[in-house]
Amino acid sequence: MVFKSLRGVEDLLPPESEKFEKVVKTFKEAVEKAGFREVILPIFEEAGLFARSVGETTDIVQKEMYVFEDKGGRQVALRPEGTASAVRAYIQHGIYAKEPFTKWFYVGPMFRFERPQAGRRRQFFQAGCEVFGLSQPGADAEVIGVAASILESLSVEFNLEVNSIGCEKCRPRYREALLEFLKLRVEELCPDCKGRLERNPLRVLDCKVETCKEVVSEAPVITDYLCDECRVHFQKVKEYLSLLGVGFKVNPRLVRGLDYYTRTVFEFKSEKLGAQSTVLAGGRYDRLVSQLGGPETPALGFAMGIDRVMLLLPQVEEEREGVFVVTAGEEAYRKGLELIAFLRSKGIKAQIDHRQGSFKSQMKAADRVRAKFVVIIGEEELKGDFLSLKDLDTGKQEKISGLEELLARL
RNA sequence: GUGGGAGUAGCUCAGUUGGUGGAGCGCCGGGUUGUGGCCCCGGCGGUCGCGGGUUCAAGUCCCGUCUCCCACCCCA
Repeated sequence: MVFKSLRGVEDLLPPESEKFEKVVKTFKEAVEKAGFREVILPIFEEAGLFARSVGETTDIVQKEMYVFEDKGGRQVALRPEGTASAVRAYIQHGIYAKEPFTKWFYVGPMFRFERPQAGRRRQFFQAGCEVFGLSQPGADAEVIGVAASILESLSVEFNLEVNSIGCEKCRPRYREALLEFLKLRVEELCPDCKGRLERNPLRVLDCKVETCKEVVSEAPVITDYLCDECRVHFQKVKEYLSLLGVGFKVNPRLVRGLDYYTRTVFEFKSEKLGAQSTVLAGGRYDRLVSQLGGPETPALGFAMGIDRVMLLLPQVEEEREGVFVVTAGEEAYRKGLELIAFLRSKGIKAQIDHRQGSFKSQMKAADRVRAKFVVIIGEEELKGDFLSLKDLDTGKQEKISGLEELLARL
């Protein structure tokens, strides 16, 4: 019996693992500069937390969540996203009473039971940010700006779309208007959308079926239905974004799949990703903290799909680095062992070939691990009390008298 | 959950009407008594995804199943 990783669950081996770390590192540097601090949150939670925050009727909760009963009889879920846990932690630890506003970030695996596809795995990785306690439009613009800076640092090209989906005051009005419009043209909608009409008519705006798109293109848009406060808020967000030099497009048909969003929503998309084109997305969720039992607290955030970003990173050729020690015979090998320990203590990457094969095979190994230099210790070197140093880029080789000189040459 | 395509060496793939499974790359060794990349030669390496069926005989035909890829759906 040979074991394989489960469907949609992948190992990240070098160099993919290094790509992963690069994305995480870039993300952290960008958000830490903006004052975000890391929270390390549990990978599983009480299942009810996600039902209440993400939405009872969403596919994530109804079909895609890994739910199981633990040995204490609790209904437990592997987290399908990060915001619910962050909000839970924010409330649980009374953070609202300790800080005027809070900026958190998190990185880690998420789980959804879906059919695997390009850019979609059952275990996938997100890096996300959350801001609590700020209702001002400047916060929206800043968060979107931070998100843009992450992708820019990674040289990932994107299109940014923003929209406002209003608040609980104005959204119902729009919902009514949309519903009224769609009902007149029900027979033109796809079967899926006919179902959405009942559950969540806003999602019809998202449909990819051509006939639905045509209907939607004539449908009323939410931006015409915003209440005064939401309209002013959205206007300010757009102004500040321009001020910050963040390029964006207003997409009045942009909606989000999670129930907790209010007002500002945004999506960073790439054209190079196939069907799963969203690389980073988020929005404001002013009602969520109170919905989960905390005090009225405005909040917003976003999550980035690390796996999807990785697909967009340009391939870079590995540069040669460090030293590879080639030896002949036991005595030379012993000197080699001492040498790599010495070099490492000086902060230099150093390796040796323990197999003690031919010079040729050791040289091959040095090339294979992309070493920059080879230090040769053989009979001649032992006899003459020197080291040979070969530069694998230039192919030039020279005699080195001692460790001091070696360090100076590296 | 639905639909299409695909599983043969570590990787990428070829394999004729069913008749003892190949190449390239990689790895190891040699050509070079102590020198990588290029070239030449040799070697290691296979339950042909798994299970069943048809057949004298199955990588090849049939059924089932698992996995991968792509799309729907969903979403970061």
